[in-house]
Amino acid sequence: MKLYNTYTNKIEEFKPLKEGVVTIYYCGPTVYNYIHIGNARPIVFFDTLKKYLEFKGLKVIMASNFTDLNEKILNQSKIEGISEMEVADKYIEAYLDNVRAVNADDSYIKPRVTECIPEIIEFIQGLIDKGSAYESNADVYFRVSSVKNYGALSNRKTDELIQGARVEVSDLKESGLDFALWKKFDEGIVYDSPWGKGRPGWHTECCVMINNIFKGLIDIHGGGSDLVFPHHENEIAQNEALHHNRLANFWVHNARINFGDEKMSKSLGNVVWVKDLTCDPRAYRLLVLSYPYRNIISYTDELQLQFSKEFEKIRQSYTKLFYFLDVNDAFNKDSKTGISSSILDKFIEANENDMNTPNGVTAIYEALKNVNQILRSTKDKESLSSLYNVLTVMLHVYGLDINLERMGSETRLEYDAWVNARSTKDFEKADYYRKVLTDKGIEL
RNA sequence: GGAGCUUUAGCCAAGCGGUAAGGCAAGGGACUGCAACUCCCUGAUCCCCGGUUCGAAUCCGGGAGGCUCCUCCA
Repeated sequence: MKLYNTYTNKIEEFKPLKEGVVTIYYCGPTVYNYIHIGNARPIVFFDTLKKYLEFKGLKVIMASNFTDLNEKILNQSKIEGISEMEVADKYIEAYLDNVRAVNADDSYIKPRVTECIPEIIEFIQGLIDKGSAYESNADVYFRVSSVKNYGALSNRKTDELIQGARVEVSDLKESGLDFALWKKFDEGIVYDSPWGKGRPGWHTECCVMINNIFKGLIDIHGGGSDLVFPHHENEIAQNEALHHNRLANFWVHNARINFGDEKMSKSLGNVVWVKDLTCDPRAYRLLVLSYPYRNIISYTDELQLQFSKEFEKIRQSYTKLFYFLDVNDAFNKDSKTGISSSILDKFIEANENDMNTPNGVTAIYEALKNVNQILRSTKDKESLSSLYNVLTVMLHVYGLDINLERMGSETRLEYDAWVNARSTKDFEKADYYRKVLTDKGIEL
């Protein structure tokens, strides 16, 4: 399949480093608050990517970290009057609730910063030993001039960065470009190190975690596009210095979600929290996947409403199809027709093309349209069954699973009674049974 | 100042050199015991100007909008 690689700025043919296995890491949250719908975009995207790769028969090993040590967490602990660890635990739990809410697989590997301090210290010491880092007044900084390709990921030149007035100037650093690996700290949770008590810098943790978990170059490193610089650039610099590789073969970044035309931010008061979404979270997921992952989405309530309606249509048609097959005992896993396989081909083609999920969604619509047409005309069971099969697969890959259970014998009798009542035009009775059935969640 | 992205019907959006997917909204029809759903029909020459080509929304050059990043930020 093809994927856009931020490192080369090109769409490239993606091949796993090891045949049959794909390793993915994407930057997770700093757990000091709830997440908003923009924060959830990478969750949805990388979950979808994972499910698609699995659909292709690949084994996917995915990891995403929790930054559970950070000044924001310390601040939040003061606001809430609880410890830093309690803050972190609370928002990790909330985050995972949201992961499950958007129907993403939560079984990925979840390293926490506080669980890899010894390895981080070791990593930093390794950089010092190689001359790529230096201690300065109990802080440790990375010496950017020690690596050649700094700026390769984000297309920046070091001399331009130095000229830019926005690089922080500090007496502690040899160069404005240098960034902190370890910071002297004496409040809240602190750790002993060869350089005194302190905390690790943000950019080191991901490197260390990746090395811990995957032991070397991984296939895909992901995250939001605003992490490209400096975070991911700095990760690469550190890893190049110590391990002589760029950490990941493919760097994949998703674009942000704006609220209308504005950046979603607390100060503007336009944040939409995942936990407060009033729509079916799968409708949010449908919205996200209806856009190319590298395009900014301008979210509005109206837009979400549109996709809520759309998801409801998907749900209804799929449900109707399911019960039709159920009643007629026409499920057949082997069903295959020209139309269903051609739709599946389109779906695959879309995803092969740099995860073009908008076109994948279109394939789902096409399948549903066929279902509706057949249901109101020939009711051909073979076609319906085959469409059901491909729909189920496509919906699963996009995390839009609609889980239904087959009717039990009692329900089946009620269903027959409803059909009978309708045919004898006993509408009172028909309405009664319809209500019985809809109360059980069965859409007719 | 630097880097990247983007401009397609009322709105959202695909398209990656061969003659404009899909969705929403709107209008017209059909189906229907009721309700919901569903089905059919109706719409754009692609920001502007040049160029390359038998042929361009698609490639190149120029111009004009919009956005993002360069600072903690998914």
